[in-house]
Amino acid sequence: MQLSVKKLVDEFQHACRENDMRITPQRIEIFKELAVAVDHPTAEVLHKRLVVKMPTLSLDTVYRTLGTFSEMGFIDKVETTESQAHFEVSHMPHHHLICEKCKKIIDFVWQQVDEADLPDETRLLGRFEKKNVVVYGVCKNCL
Amino acid sequence: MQLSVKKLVDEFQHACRENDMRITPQRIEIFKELAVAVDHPTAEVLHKRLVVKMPTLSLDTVYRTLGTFSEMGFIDKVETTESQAHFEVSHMPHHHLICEKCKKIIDFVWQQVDEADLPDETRLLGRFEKKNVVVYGVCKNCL
DNA sequence: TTAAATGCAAACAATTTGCAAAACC
DNA sequence: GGTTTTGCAAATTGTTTGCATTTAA
Repeated sequence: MQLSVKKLVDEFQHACRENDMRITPQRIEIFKELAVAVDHPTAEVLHKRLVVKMPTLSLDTVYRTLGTFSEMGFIDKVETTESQAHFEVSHMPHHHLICEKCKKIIDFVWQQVDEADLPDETRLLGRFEKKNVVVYGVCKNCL
Repeated sequence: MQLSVKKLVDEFQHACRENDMRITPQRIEIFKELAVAVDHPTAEVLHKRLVVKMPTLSLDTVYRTLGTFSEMGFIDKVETTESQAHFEVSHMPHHHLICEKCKKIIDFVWQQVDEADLPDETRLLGRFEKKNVVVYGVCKNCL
């Protein structure tokens, strides 16, 4: 786990250099915190976790940084019906279970869907590729 | 088309009575407007369309009403990564294509996924049922 | 040294809420 | 008539922006 985060951070720094993006302590910490997060935190939640270690970090830097990371494709916004955005570090294709009670977002993989072709009719509508499944229900803690 | 909207409105009124919800002109108009909408309007867009016919309708009534309808299960929020919520009248299971350029949301049906079982591992995580697929890409107008 | 990133404060956007008046049943 | 819903205004919440200062390269 430790190792894989280190690897992710290395990749991240490398990608920063490639994109002429400066590597700042704030960016590293924000990326790391999101990389180790098992939930799918909001900007505010991330900020709360980070100020403990980095007291001067401002919430707007978190927002700005998440926006930048997202544009770079290094993190993803999770699709929900909430107004607050949730984020995660991009990794292998996966999907989300959302508990309707506690709003927890849980990752799962579903190769069957990843490998399936979209219905033919959708070809006429444009070029669509990135499939994300959101499944609503109740998590085991809330059952 | 006309007929099916009328039918939906009838069902809606019936459901209002069943749920001890008062049938007000605002509620009927909001429901009707959403029922005929081919896009997936936000509260503000709906309000703009409605004030033409109902000049006294306030935006907060639209928000409140959409919230109530949503709780009743008569309409759904569409899952997106945007901050603004998009709505649609609930009908047969379907999924969404989202154009990354113009943000248009397009419905499509995908029985293969509707009928597929979730991966076994998800059973341990809770009880999840309502599958919604969101596919990102570029619509034909933006290609 | 110089352009980009940060922090602060203020602006903005989306949504919610308290309350008195109006409307439904 | 009693209770819910509305419209208004104001408050909240989530997010973005302008600008002077700091910092990475």
